[in-house]
Amino acid sequence: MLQIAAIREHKEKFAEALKKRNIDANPMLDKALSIDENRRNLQAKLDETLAESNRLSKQIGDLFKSGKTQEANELKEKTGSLKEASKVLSELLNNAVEALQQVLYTIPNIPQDSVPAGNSDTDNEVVSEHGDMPKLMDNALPHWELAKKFDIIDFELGNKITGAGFPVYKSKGARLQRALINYFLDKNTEAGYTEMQVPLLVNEASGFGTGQLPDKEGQMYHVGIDDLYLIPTSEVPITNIYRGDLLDLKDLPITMTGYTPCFRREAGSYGSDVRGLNRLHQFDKVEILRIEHPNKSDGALDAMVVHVKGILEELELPYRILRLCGGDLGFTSTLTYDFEVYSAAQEKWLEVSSVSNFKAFQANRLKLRFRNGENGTELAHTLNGSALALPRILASILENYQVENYINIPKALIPYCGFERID
RNA sequence: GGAGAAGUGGCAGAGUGGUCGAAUGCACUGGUCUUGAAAACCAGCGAGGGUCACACCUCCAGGGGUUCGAAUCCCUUCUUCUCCGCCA
Repeated sequence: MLQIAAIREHKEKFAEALKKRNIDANPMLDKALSIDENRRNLQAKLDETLAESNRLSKQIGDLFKSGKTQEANELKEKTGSLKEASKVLSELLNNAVEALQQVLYTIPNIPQDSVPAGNSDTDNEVVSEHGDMPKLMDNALPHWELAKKFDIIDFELGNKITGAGFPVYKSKGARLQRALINYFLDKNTEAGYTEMQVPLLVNEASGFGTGQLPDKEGQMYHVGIDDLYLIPTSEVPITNIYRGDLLDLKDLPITMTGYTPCFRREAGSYGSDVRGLNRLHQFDKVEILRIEHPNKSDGALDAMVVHVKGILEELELPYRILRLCGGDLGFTSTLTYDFEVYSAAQEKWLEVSSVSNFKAFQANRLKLRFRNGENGTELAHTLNGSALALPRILASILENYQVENYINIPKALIPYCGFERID
């Protein structure tokens, strides 16, 4: 959520930047500003009446204490109209605050200068490509067939137990998955991220805090009886650890990592996008998160990109880095780099990480602030990224590392797997 | 799930109808002292709204109510603790 004070100051600049998202933000911004003006007027009026009634109450107290009951009772009569007025005003004020909130919820974050304009993922800017394309044998198989051939992932079993998009990992497939989780967590903690284990169900306040609600309500599984949501990413519970907190300057930066399964309804997805492991309703992901001083968040984003690169290079997977265009940029982000690995048998680039700087957008919703060491408090900046999402890494390992009768395990993972090949 | 108790500032902990945004201690910040540090002493020290700045308003778990006036009384939700039950 943007800060209304910032909109007051930079309206033109914001509207200009939001064009990159292909939206004309002027109507929304104007609406927010006019509601805000009204809000402040109402606040001033309400304050006045409350001040007056506070004065009267104090007088009445004094009069009672000095035994002037008669006069006190006379004053009491006067308070009735003030009470009435403040009731009306505070109702109007609440409405205004609510209305402002509603408008602000609909305005996405401001893209940074470096974000290219564009409509869709085809307009994303390829920043760099790394690694060599694997040369597969002629009869190379896509990962869903490899999974069947070596009996390591069973999609039908998942259908039986739950439904499409909930695969069952078996034997070496399960072990490889667990190896990846441990490997990622180790890489992240070595880089200074503190490991967290968090709940997989979150309440509404947490969903609002990180911005999944109200924008993406339909994308989350909702447990109605207890009014809880299954997390679509560990970003939600991990970031919400600090919801409402006021940190000291010296607490920053805060860096965390966590492994969780993630649950996404993925309504509206279809075709080859959802084939095999490409898009699932439940998948594993290891996430890294940072809470940063506003001056440091740009550098932090770069550091996260370098970190993720390091992991992909150690896994020896060909990958490329994209800078998302305005049209593809997430609602809450100011700048996002996507990492895609090449999955050689299906000849597809698969997104395995998305690293974003949210600046103060989430923090404003979260009320996540720090004492800036000068005159007061300031919203912190939040960032997060995948390091990494499991299924597509798994898919590309299976496909890229396949040879005639077995699949090799990347060197870095052998100690974690306890075997060198899947056969 | 049942029965009790409790939720106050970063933490601990006073405060049961007006003088309480809230004692005190710790922590923190600045200063004195010291070669330096510690200790001691002095001063400051919650947040949000609002204002050029003041004034002023709001906040004592969340929501609602009683009252001229609520941290304090009532209702309700949530959370924590103790005991009982159930249980990985």
